[in-house]
Parts: sequence; structure tokens; C-alpha cells
Amino acid sequence: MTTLSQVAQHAGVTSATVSNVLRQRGKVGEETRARVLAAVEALGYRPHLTARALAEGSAPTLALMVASIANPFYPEFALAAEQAARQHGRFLIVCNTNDDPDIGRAYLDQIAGTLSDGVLVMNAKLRVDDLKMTQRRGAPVVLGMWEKPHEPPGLPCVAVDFHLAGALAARHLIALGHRKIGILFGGGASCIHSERERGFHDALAELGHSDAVVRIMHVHDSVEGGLSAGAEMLADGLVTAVFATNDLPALGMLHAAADLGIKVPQQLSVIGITDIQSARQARPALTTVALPTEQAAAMSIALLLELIANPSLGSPMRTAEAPQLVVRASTAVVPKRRLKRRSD
Amino acid sequence: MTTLSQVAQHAGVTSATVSNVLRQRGKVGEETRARVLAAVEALGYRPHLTARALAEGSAPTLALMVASIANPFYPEFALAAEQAARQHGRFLIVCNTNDDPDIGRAYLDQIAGTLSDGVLVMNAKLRVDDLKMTQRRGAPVVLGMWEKPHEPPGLPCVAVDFHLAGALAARHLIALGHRKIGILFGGGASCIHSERERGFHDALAELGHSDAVVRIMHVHDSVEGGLSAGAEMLADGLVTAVFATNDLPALGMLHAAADLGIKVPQQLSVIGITDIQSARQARPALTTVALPTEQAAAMSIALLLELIANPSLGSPMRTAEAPQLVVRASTAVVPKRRLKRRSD
DNA sequence: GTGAAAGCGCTAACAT
DNA sequence: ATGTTAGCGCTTTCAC
Repeated sequence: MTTLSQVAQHAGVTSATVSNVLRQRGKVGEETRARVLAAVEALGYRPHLTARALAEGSAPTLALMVASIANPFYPEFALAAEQAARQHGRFLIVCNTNDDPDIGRAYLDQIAGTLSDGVLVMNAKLRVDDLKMTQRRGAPVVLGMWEKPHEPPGLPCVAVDFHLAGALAARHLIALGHRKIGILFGGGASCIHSERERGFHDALAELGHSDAVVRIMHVHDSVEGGLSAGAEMLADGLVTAVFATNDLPALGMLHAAADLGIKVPQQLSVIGITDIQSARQARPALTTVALPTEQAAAMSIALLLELIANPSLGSPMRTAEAPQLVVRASTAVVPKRRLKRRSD
Repeated sequence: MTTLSQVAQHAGVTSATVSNVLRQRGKVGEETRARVLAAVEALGYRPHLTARALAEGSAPTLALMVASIANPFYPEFALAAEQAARQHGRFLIVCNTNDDPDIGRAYLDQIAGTLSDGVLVMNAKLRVDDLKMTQRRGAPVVLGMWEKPHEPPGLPCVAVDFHLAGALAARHLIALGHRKIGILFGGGASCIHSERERGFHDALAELGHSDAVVRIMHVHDSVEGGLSAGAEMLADGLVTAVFATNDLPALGMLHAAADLGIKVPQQLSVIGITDIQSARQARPALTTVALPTEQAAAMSIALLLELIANPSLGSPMRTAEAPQLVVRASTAVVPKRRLKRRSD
């Protein structure tokens, strides 16, 4: 390993000078500068980021807390977050909490404020107390996707209008004539998905179709969850459309329909929320409400960096662009039979 | 932030003693020990990992270099790697190189040996020279999945027998009676996939069916790549089975078949390699050759840690368990018609 | 058993 | 324009 002072020695100057030329700080003589640069080159010097961090009192990394990077939603967010961090000269440490608040806390305890300057949370399964305590220790925390733009969480966050996302799904289904709708409610009772479901119901009410929801099932937020619940929901042939609060169960529903020989979208419409990669790739391609995932990731990193630079900012809430309906091949107008049946 | 010396002061001892009780090192008096622990508790002290790293001359993080964490293959590997690292008290920095050797080099330059003690590479798009130089600087490098167990790469690695993976696919297809086989060759010409393809061909030769491959197409290693190539490959209805060197194009092929109204597996068999999550979830579920992804990740981390502890180990190669054929719903015996046609 | 002191590699005043 | 001098928070000999 080559150190600053070795470079200094080689260049016949002192390490402070080397530091200065490397960080373009104080004015350094043109000739000295060249000599230093040559020494850096000759010795293959690379700054020791850990030492620099200690001296500067700040770390070059940010922590990203997710339930599991293997969940198909996170990688897209993580990629965008890492790129954004990278552009600001920061590295990203990925922390999988496995939805266990204790693992999350252990992570926060260890790295927040020591190894990482800030924490980006994309996982609701962390205790708010732990997050606040992390903040108090001096490491900013931002919530990567807060579901209620109109109800700040008391922590810095980037809000995404999940209520609207649900509403968009409802309007789409109603516009297609669906009046017998099933809901696949993912991710546990008191979670982020409830806002989506509320948006769905509210839109239904606005449109005068509050009674259109004929089935609601809570499912594990996964393809498998949607698959098993789907088989049950589809059994009696009542519903003509299914709204899943997330793409994964929606995809599972697609499979359930296929297994039962039910044609999508001819006999059944399916809509999800998020627009993950596999939604585009599914057969039929999934109609869904796209979330501004990448934008939210980039905004989160930007906010985090601002908070690190200026901790007195409080708990600002930034709002990402609105979710957007993406119509693909899994939704269509309600089959005639169903429309008739409804009128009796 | 609470520092060691603050704790020391609070406990009426010196920081060396606090350090000792915290790291269970030198013998500390039972009574002092209790007092220190109480102070730690009272002040909410957490060790500053960066400072510790600098003092110890080693970092608590490992770097994982991947092309893109958003590629469906990497998250599973990354999760396993992070868990393994975690169990050894290490954190994982994820570096997306976007298949750009220059980005990879920039990463290596910056973090290897300073922020991270070692580098796990899951991406062939890094220059070997850069990796060797990283090693020379004192940061061990391990290749997460080396494709040739019988040809060590000159760098520490965990080998997975990709030749066998290809062979297993071939034997399966031949056993089912397929004699008109198309190959979707993913990931660029001189890449990791060539070993799989070679394994496929070698097995064919062994079985006396070298002429069974009637189409070979190079495709982008993605669902889209398989989809577009698939449409073309299937156009004339010649092939009865398709071997894709990776699951992603295999999945794309499934879609291409669906789009053309070709039934899988009744009219067409499709087999991939890897066994990513979506292979299980596809309809029909994809027959594939499962790679020991998680084991390779865990072994890679273990090897990396060994090398960090003992740099004089050289370039050991560990071999992960053999790939395994996983028969699901996308392959079946060749349709009769095809068998007949072959005999004319 | 506990303390004193040096130092990890770098930064940032402050001198000169 | 360059050098001197303190640290950053922790670990680790080496004395006592």
C-alpha cells in the first residue's frame, strides 16, 4: 500500500501538499503540482478511503435497508439508488433485514453514523423508534417510498401516491365494465398496501360502484401467494376482474387463471401495481399501475445527501411523480355474459 | 456520538481498558468490567467501525461486483453472499459495473484495499489485469462462478461445472427423443456461456447425435433476447426442442412459442440453465439445469475471508456441487410427427 | 489488571 | 505556496 507520505517523500514535499493537490484545495505551485502528480502515478497511489473518512468525520457509504434484495421489486430500486449514490461519490451497502426488525436494528446500530453517513429505508419492517434513534445519533434516515403524500410520517421521505395508484386501477377496471371484482391484498394487514386498497375503494365509491368488490383475500406478497389465493378466488367464476395490490400476486393470479383454463383477458382481467420487470415479460403482459421506482430511488439518495450536508433540514417530504396506468394485455372489457348476469 | 474515551471517563478507567472489555481481550477485573459495561449501556456507546478499521488496518466490508443487480440472476446470489458475509461480521457493498470494464476498474481502484478488504466478482466483464493489480495491492479477489472446474483461471475462484450443466440439458433432450434442436446462445461470443454450449455439444457427440443441433442463434441474455430470437427460430416449425444457455432467453422462448400458438411442451420443449426464481414461476414452469447459486455465493465469501486472513494461500479453486437437472413442465417427449419426419 | 503512548492514513487549521 | 501540527476514534504493545 502506498501512503500519502510516501508520495510526499517521493515528490520531495510534505503530505499536506500532496493532499492539497489531490483535493484541488489550497493553491499549489504548478511545478510542485506536476511533481506530485508524477509521484502519485509512479507509486500507484490510491487514497485510503477509510482513513479519509475518519479524518473528515464522515463516511463514503450509504446504507440501503431492504427486506430482501431477492424480492423482485428491490433490485430495480437498488440499482437506481446505487447509480445515484455513485454519481455523488458514494458507495452503497445493501442490508437485507429479512423483514425482521431486530436484524434491522442491529444493522442500524452497527453502521449508521460509523460506516455509513445515512440510511435509505425501503422496508417498512423497521421500528420507527429505531429509526428516530438512528437520526438522533446523527445519521439521517430517509424513507424511500412513503405511501401517503398527504400525511408526512415525521421522518424525511419520498412520497409516492399509492392512493392514486389504487384509484387508477379501479377506474380502469370500472371503465372496462367490470362490476364483479376480486382484490388480492398483499403484504400483511397494516402495511403499505392498505393505502392502495383504500385508493381503489375510494375511486369505486366516487364512481358509484362501491359494491363492485365481491371478494377480498389477503395474500402473501409473492407470485405463489397470488397463485394459491387465485385458485380459490376463481373457483366459482364470479369475478370478472382481479385487482392485486402488487404485481407479484397479480402474476400469480395470471398463473392461477391459466391453470384453470380461464383466458386472460377474454374471461378475466387482472391488474397489479408497480410495474416490475416481469410484469412486462409475463404472458399475457400485465396491465399495471407503474410506480416511479427509479425516480423515487434517485430522489431518496438526493434527499439523504442533503440531510447529511445539512442536518437541520428537519423531516422534509418530497413527492415523486404520480403513478401511471400502463395498459397491457391482461385487461379487457368485461365479457358480455357477466354484464348480463349483473343486470338480473 | 459517544466515543471510547467518553465511556472510559464515565467508568473511571482508560480507553484501553474499555477496548479490552469490549473485545474480550486481555483480562479485566470483574468489577471494572461491570462498571465499563454499565457505562457503555448508559451512554449508548457504539464502536466507530471506520475508526476501528483504520486502527486494525482492515475494513469491515466486502465488495460484490456484478453487471447489474437488476439482472434477475444476481439478486439471489447477492442475497446469499450478504447473508454469508453478515455471519462473519462483514458488510457488503454492491457495485454495478453495467458490464463496463472501466466502471469496474474505477470501483476496484477506489474501494479495494481501502474501503473493502476483498472483492467478490460475479461479472466476467472485468479485465483480468485489473483484478491481478487489485490483488497485488493487497485486496484478495475471488471469482464467484468460474465455469471450468478443470481449468483454474489463475485467480481464486469457486468453480461450477457449466460443461456438465450443458451436458445434462443435452441428455435430457435426447432422452426425450428430440433430434431437431435449436440453441439460444446467450451472453456474447467468448463468454461464460460457451462452456455450457460446449457441454451440450460434447454430450450430443457422446450420444451419437452431433447432428441434432439444427439451429444456433446468438441472443442477448434476456427475456427479450429469447423472445425475438425465438420467433425467428420457431418460424419454420423445424425444431422440436430449444436449449437456451440461460433461463432468461429460455423464458423468452416460452413467450415466443405462446405468441405463435405453439404449445409447450406438447409441440415444443424448452430447457434453460440456472433455475432462477422466475423459472419456477413461469407457465409452463421451466425445465432447467439448476446451478448451485447460493452455495457458490457462500463458498465465495468463505474463500474471500480465508484469503484475507491468509494472503499466502495463492489462487485456490473450490468446486461447488454439481448442477442438477430440474424437470418441470416445459419439456416432454418429442411429438410423433417429428420423429417420423426425421426418419425420411 | 490497568494505564500511557504511539500510530493507522488522512485532513485541516494555522504557521511560515 | 508549502510545511507544521493536531487530531479523527480506535487498537495495541509495553510499562507499571
